[in-house]
Amino acid sequence: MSEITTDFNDKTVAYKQLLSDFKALLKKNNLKFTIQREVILETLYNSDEHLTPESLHNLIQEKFPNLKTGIATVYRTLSLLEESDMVTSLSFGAQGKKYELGAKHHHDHFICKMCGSIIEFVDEKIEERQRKIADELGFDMQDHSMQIYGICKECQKKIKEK
Amino acid sequence: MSEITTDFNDKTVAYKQLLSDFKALLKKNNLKFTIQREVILETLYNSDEHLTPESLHNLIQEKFPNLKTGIATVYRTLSLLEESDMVTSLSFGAQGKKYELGAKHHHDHFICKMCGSIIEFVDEKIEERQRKIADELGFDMQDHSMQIYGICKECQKKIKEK
DNA sequence: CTGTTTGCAAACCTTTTGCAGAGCC
DNA sequence: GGCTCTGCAAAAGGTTTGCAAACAG
Repeated sequence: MSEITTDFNDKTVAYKQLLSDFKALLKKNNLKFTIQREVILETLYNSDEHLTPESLHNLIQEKFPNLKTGIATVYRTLSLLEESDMVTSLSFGAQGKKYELGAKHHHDHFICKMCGSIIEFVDEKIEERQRKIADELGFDMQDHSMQIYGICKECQKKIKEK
Repeated sequence: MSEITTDFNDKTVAYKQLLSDFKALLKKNNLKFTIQREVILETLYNSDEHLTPESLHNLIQEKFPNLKTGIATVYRTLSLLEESDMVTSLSFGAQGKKYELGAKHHHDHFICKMCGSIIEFVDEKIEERQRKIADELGFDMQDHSMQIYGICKECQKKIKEK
């Protein structure tokens, strides 16, 4: 427990930082630090995926069955976190938003139409260009989502082999 | 009415093409061509904006007050058009999708998280960069979709005024 | 004619809100 | 102790569905 370079401890350190940011935010706005708010932050932190309010609520009910956390509290806390820029949300399909901790890096996606595989990538030149365009339009850019659809290398081979 | 280079006639020609594509699609699937379906296609065509089902429905009621078009029909037709790739949709805020005709030129989107407004843009440098990255990964790029989320100029003003 | 489509209204689902009691500071 | 926060349930959106009558082919 003395190594500070392990993943475990990195994660712990990062989470402690996040939690203390959260507490500071609450204090600043005269809001109270409750077990529900902590559990929501922690569950978001421990998930690698974008979560819907519902899936987040389910996760919490699984992990903390004793604590009866209401879905309304999940919504209220997510709104609070989003307003404070601690989480970002993306709108997806027919209905619903998905949330993730804002601290995480964003990335773009290649999606293969044949096999459905997703390749993540980040291109600094595109990012830079996006910032520039947003700037020119006076748009305060917070997040972005980019998907490129096509056929991946492996599937192209499969097609040729036929 | 003989010039074929005016906007009006270009638009007419393009719309006729669209309409005949739509009719072909319907016929192919043993579906019927109804006045409601035509009115929905036409109204989408004549609008420059991304429309929610509700705003599309309102537009139709304004323009064709005699025809009592139900909101359910708007939803049903939009789903049909989307499945057939004649329109594309974008999800924006907490709830709701916005639709536009797919036939229009390719573009990317800024989406304001506060007011839901959508600003279209195209940046050749980004397009070029996408092609290059796809190439490096051996990915056969066919299509892409990009959304940048944030706060638009107008909503930033509103925030400051508070 | 026959089977599809429509408008209406009810049903659905996700998100928000009002309220009385519980909990933080 | 005062004020906020919570769970619950009801309300409020937006979207979908069931059905009888209208309509296209």
